Amino acid sequence: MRQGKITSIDVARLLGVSQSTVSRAFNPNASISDKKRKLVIDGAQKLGYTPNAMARGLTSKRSGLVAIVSDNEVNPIYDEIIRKLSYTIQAQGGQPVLCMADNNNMNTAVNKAIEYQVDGLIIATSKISKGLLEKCLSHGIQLTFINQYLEDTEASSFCTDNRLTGKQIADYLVETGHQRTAYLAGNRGSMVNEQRWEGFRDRLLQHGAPPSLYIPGTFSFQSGVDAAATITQHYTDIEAVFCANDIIAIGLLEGMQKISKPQRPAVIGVDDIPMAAWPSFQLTSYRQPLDKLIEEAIAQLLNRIEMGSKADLQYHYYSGELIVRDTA
Amino acid sequence: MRQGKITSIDVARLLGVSQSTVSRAFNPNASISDKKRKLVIDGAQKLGYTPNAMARGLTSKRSGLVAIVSDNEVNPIYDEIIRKLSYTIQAQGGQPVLCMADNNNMNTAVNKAIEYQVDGLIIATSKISKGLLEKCLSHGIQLTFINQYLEDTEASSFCTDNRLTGKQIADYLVETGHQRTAYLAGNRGSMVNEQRWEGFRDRLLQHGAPPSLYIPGTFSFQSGVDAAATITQHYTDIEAVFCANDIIAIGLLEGMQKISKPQRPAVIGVDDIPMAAWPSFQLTSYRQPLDKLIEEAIAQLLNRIEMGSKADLQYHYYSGELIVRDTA
DNA sequence: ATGAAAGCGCTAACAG
DNA sequence: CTGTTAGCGCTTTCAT
Repeated sequence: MRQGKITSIDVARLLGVSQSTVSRAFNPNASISDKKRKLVIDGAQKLGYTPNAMARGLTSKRSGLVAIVSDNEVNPIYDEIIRKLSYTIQAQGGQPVLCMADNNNMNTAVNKAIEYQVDGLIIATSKISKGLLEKCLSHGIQLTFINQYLEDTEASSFCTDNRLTGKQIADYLVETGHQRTAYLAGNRGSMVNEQRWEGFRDRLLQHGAPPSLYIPGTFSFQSGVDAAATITQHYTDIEAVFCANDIIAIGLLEGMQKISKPQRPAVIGVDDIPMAAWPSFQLTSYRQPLDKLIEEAIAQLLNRIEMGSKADLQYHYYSGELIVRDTA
Repeated sequence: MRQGKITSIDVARLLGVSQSTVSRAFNPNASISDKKRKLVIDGAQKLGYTPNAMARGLTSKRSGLVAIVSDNEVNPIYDEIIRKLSYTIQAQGGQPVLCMADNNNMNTAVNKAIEYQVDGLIIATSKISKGLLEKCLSHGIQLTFINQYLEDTEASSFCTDNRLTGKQIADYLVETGHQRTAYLAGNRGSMVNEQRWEGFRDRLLQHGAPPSLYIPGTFSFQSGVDAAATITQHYTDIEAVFCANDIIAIGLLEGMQKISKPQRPAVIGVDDIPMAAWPSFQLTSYRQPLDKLIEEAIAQLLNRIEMGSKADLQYHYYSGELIVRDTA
């Protein structure tokens, strides 16, 4: 049954100390003797006292909440990012809050987060407007992008180096003797898509390879399947296809099932989702260093929150590694 | 730049009304004239005022926060559940908070949620102890399980009817002429696993079919792969395999690639994850009515929170449907 | 190092 | 319907 909530006053009364002393006992860098702190912590334990984070937030101007902003697109790598973000925020002492929205309700979702006085926003979607971000900033909320960035926004950005990714894949394909290549694109305009393409295209030119073919598409399985038809019908001379991510790549592989393996072009994806390693696909894929990237992104964000320091308006780049399997 | 926060007092002063009037304007069921409400809302808009949810929570004894408790296991269906939960909580006016933990830090994670005065816990993991749940209850937190339940806990449970699932699959297999069957199990002791097995086993007996073979395993891809070896080596007479979920089923299919299709047993999974529909698998799978289940679970939870009513200590069962593809 | 006192921004009686 | 008055449970000066 709902017990009449136990407050710091109850603990104080029990121990014959002031309420402030109880408060201090729970605050790591408050000046209080070790002896008193132990006394209070023990007493609190006995009463089943838990500090009230809302009250703390109200006075301290720091909620400890960090919002994870994501969209509703289905992609295993997004889920992995959310998982890791959440886990890391918790591990580093923050409390993750979720803003899962599409274009329509992103405003509502983020405004709600503002109401809850979140200290920081960690943005893992491109579906958020500059205006909304400005509003967050005006409320003193710290901003960090993951694999994203909106220019001239007071934020930090932690990204896989997508241009480098494209370059490394170009290098690999050239080294392994491929000349005529295609890039199977994700959504036009998304930073990830453009940069992977640019790195890939430019490096191939540097190598003196023929210009790569840009095949428009979206970040979806179906887009890969569709491209399979396009390629087999119109571009039979393509020797290798770099796909903007693994979901597209697997769609492509699935679409090319009728073609005998030796006839198929080489295929490379990005993200190294679990399915890439499944026997049916054995997809060669570029793996992002997600653990490191996310750990450092969160550490920096929480540090900025604590210090009240400004974001650096910079990209923090991370390079991954190519996991070579059967498809290339 | 961080603007000195605008409070309801600022709005009140601007408009020459009382602070309570401002408060009421933002509270849907407060008695205030439409005229005043509009006045206030407009004024607030002009100043860029946003109500402070922490302060509201402190006085109203209702935070509006709902914690989603999940574990760290990788399974697309879990991600889908988290997504849908989050989306639905937001849509129905709550703010989702995340407790993503494994056995080790579940306590920390949930205690943190308690500090934040979450109104409800929505539990989508079996890795939570009775003791911890009791603590939540003692803090007046409402509990709802998804596809789970701990007996004698003051909570509600919204589940796919797993016994029925097993039965329906038994029916289907018998109807389609299969006699010798196996059940490829998930983690022993998990409610989902046991119930699917019980329903399947019992119904087969009712049909007069030979007893089904229980093959132990876990809810993992590898478990399916391993079982493929077991089956092909020791149980070549098995005509159909019911897998505790799709991940296992796909692992099984992958493990059986060497066997020609006509030689393979029929395979059925549960969850209908996106990969089940991929051309390489075309896995027949039982789809849970997740949208409905989650929508009603959240509606009921938020209603209990609002009404302060008790949980019903009941299972709310939902039946799904078999999506027939190539494997059975 | 500790206590007393003053709020944080809001909701909830209580009057009128 | 609206204004006035108390707090909610904590952190933070300010004294001591």
